[in-house]
Amino acid sequence: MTFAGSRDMLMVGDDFEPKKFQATSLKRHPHKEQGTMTAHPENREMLASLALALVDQPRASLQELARAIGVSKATLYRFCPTRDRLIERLMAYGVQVISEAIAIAELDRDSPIEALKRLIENSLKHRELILFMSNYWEKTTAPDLCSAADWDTALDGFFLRGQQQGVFRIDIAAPALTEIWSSLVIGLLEAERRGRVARIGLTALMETAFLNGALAR
Amino acid sequence: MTFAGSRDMLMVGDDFEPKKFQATSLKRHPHKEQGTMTAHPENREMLASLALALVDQPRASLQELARAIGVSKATLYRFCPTRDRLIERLMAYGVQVISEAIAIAELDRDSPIEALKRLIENSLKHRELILFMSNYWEKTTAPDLCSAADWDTALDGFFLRGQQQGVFRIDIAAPALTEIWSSLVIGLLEAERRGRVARIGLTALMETAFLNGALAR
DNA sequence: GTCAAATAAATCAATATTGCTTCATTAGAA
DNA sequence: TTCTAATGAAGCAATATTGATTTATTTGAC
Repeated sequence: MTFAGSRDMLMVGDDFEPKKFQATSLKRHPHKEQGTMTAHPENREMLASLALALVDQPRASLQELARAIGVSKATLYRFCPTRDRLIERLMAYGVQVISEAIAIAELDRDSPIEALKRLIENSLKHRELILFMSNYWEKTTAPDLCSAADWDTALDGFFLRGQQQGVFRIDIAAPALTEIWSSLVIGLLEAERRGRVARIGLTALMETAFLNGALAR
Repeated sequence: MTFAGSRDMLMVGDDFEPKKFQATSLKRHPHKEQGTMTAHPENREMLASLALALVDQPRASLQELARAIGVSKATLYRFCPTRDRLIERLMAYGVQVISEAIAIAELDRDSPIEALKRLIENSLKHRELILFMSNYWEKTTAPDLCSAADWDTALDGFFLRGQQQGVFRIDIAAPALTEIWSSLVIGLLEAERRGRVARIGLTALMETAFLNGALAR
């Protein structure tokens, strides 16, 4: 079930774990945000924590957000002066990361099944961003990003090819397969976050659930 | 894909459709909210619209919320004076409605497959509330509701019985089946909301996706 | 230890939101 | 029509949030 209450297993920067982020050389010039395309490694965990915090508490004030990731309000401010900017930044970063994950998966190479496995593996490395994007996508005015993120197209095409090869069933339209797929990825990631499913078997679980379904054979 | 942008198909009270809600006999006493257990029919669509609006724009001010459902700030205030109260009310209403839906499904009766079909049918009647609850459950302090809403338990038990009868596969734990199931329901409801899948075949789609998976047979 | 960079804490004006009220207008039933 | 309940619009004080700054403290490299 999706609504359930235990606490975050995946949480990176919660109240109990006030990690110290080393916002890389932001210096004294708050508005000189470095290009999102080259997020410094030290900032990545901050971005990841922020993504999770924003998913958990969409209505949190910046003060609360800062607390949630174990950082002072001022540091968060220097990292990103306004909430809008922060969300833009996270979104841009997420788009970049996920697009890359899809690209690396080489969905065209060998069997669709193998390609799908690679896609899972690559996706699971960015749980926080996936959850963030699944929650904030529609609420974001991302003019330039929208075009960049035609994952729907990419995945629809992938599933269509799989259907043409006789691998995927054809009584479900390719876009619907895409939706089923992403529902499972996102839903099970959230389930993992709530401790309802183990992190260990997650890849296999997604695979089986998506490919074979729940019926005994 | 879950992140995608077209507009709400299922939207009840959007900007373009400023339905006039007849908040039933709230009279001049804003704080005399009638018991949530007996939500008047006229209020139900307001609750449904509010649920959707809150899902779409969690950070909307009450003013914006009112606009979103085509109602004045004052009317929303009379319907529910504070945001917390509103969310409590929606949550209580949702818990009641969903619990009822599960009860009506009679998960114990005849074959698990048939029971599952009934569960889908009953659930789809409350799309808005399901989406609302899936978004707000963890963020809500619902002391009394938590106990009332042991759907996890109910569904876990259902799937376990199905496994014992040899219907559901046993290499996936029952709670994981519950999570897969709810992931599909919620994810595909959102996909429908975004216009990615048609409303018509939704029941069959969920059923096939969950039971049989994506592989061709 | 010293020094510089990064951060936390506190402050503050500007702005937004909230909770609540008043009043004019509208919609609906008698 | 007439009367009344319900609504919409506007306004208002209390409060919260934001965006920005200043100062003190901590951290880490050297």
